[in-house]
Amino acid sequence: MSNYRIDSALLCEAFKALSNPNRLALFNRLMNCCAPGTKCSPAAAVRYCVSELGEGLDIAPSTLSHHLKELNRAGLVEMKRKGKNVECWVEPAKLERLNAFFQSSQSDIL
Amino acid sequence: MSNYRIDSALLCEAFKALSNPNRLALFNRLMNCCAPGTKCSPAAAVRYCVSELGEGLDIAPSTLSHHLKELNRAGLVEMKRKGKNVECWVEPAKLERLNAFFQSSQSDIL
DNA sequence: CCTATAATTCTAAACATGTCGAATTATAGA
DNA sequence: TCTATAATTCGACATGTTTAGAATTATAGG
Repeated sequence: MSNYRIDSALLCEAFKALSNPNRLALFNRLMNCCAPGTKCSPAAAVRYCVSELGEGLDIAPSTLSHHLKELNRAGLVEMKRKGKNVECWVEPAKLERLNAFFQSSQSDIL
Repeated sequence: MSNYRIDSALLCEAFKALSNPNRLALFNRLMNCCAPGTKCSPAAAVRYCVSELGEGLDIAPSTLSHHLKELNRAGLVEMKRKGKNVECWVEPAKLERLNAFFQSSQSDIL
């Protein structure tokens, strides 16, 4: 309970990041990067570069960049430059933390 | 996949509703209404009325009412008038649907 | 019917967000 | 070094959100 404020603020930021349709679509694309039945692992996960992630979303590159920055700032998406591209991926641990919030109604995550 | 748009829109609305610190606090208070180790059930769940939920949040009654309306609109919180009060509670099924999003990275919820 | 309490609606103001286009930076390769 | 591609930053604008206060509705009880 000592970290009430911190955790609730972090959770809130995560939800805010996912509250936009375009960002939710981006995040979902990254979540679904693994083969069925397996969990994403940083080493094995398929990674998308920024422009690949934006395909079919019909938003300007600057908007795409902005949204990925928000997802990254919220701690939901990792990013790293690799040559001309910037690779994006989701750390499995992040999913588990969000999962925990809804899973246990008596959790003291907040 | 046929309900791609519908489901993603609903999810997005849920996240938007939880993206505000006050609403997240309200929702959390309702989630934590059950005894440890048990899941909320509509019949057994402790219900809070609007003013009880707002205690300690330091927001005006009109603001409180607005936020609960948003949570209700997003499908996260149920409300029903009982005398002078309006009772609020969380349906367990809603928690499970949100849970499912983060749980299975290969889900086709979107 | 009158009053007190609980909650909502309405209005308005301050603030935040989503979006694009133009300019800029980063990198690889000729 | 020059060019092409990928991505980001900046500036601006339209739209949406948060919030409080005043007015209004709903209900219970005398």
